[in-house]
Amino acid sequence: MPEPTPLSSAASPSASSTEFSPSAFSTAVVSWFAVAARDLPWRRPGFTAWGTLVSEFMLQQTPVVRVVPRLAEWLARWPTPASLAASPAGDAVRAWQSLGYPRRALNLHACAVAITSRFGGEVPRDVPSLLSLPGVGDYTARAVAVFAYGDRHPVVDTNIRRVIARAVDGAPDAAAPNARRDLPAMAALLPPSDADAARFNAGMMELGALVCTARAPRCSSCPVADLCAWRAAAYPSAPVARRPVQKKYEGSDRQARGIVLGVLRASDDPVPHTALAEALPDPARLGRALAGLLADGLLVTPAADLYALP
DNA sequence: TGTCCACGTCT
DNA sequence: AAGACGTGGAC
Repeated sequence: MPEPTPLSSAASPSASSTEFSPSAFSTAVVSWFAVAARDLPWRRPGFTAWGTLVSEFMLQQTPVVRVVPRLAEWLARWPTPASLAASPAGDAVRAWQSLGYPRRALNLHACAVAITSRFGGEVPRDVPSLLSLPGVGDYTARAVAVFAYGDRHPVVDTNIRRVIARAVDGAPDAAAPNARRDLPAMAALLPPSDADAARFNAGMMELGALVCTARAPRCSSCPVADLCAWRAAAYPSAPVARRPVQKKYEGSDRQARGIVLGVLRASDDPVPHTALAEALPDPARLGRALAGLLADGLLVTPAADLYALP
């Protein structure tokens, strides 16, 4: 729930009569971002488009603090798409370590292959080409175009959807994701210049991650508190629309996949079925995990009774 | 101690 | 289009 609400300033005469101003809003976010931004390596000058693609891939499902060390190792080893394309996909899965969702490692390797074969080794710059890469969706494609190439596009992640829902729409939380609505909503807020648009995209993500958080927004530290429609409306509360709870991980097939992959990652050589059965004694669960990983391309069987990373 | 939660893409 | 997909930190 929001902090105790000093509504005195929001209750000023202008608050309800003034229309929402995108330029005032974006200016406040960009100014705040210049001061409050975290030191994220892929936003430092000199970062390559490949580095941005790798970082955004890792960030698809994983918090910044866990990504940073993996990213440095990854780029030291594979500084270009061609270098990764020349390695086996299994090496990418190993280097992914415990970032989670290992199919992202496989997709990133497939991106390296596609970039090398279809784009002359250069990460493409236009959004449709980026979207054609495996594992690259609306978010990653535009994040690369904006942060690596400096072009002007709306980037929409879950944090930005929440900030817009609150500050612009006066709602407690974002509705279900919908690109046909979310992308234009963000586009309508973008400042005119490419450089400011990039800062605004990054600033909105940081604002949602650090200040306008899902459960305990820090409104007293918010650079747009005075412009926020949700705050002006005295924080109407949500009719608690809880999303369906995630299934229990313990004992799940999901966990089983992780266990199998952990064994394979730890071994330089293909492992026999008995080694997997030792780590995962439930034969039915092991069978489902192996079938799933095989279907996803995260597992190969180089010989009868042997299992390995691709 | 555990249960809940976040995260983007694909199908 | 609802659900699968992994992990580690918050509560």
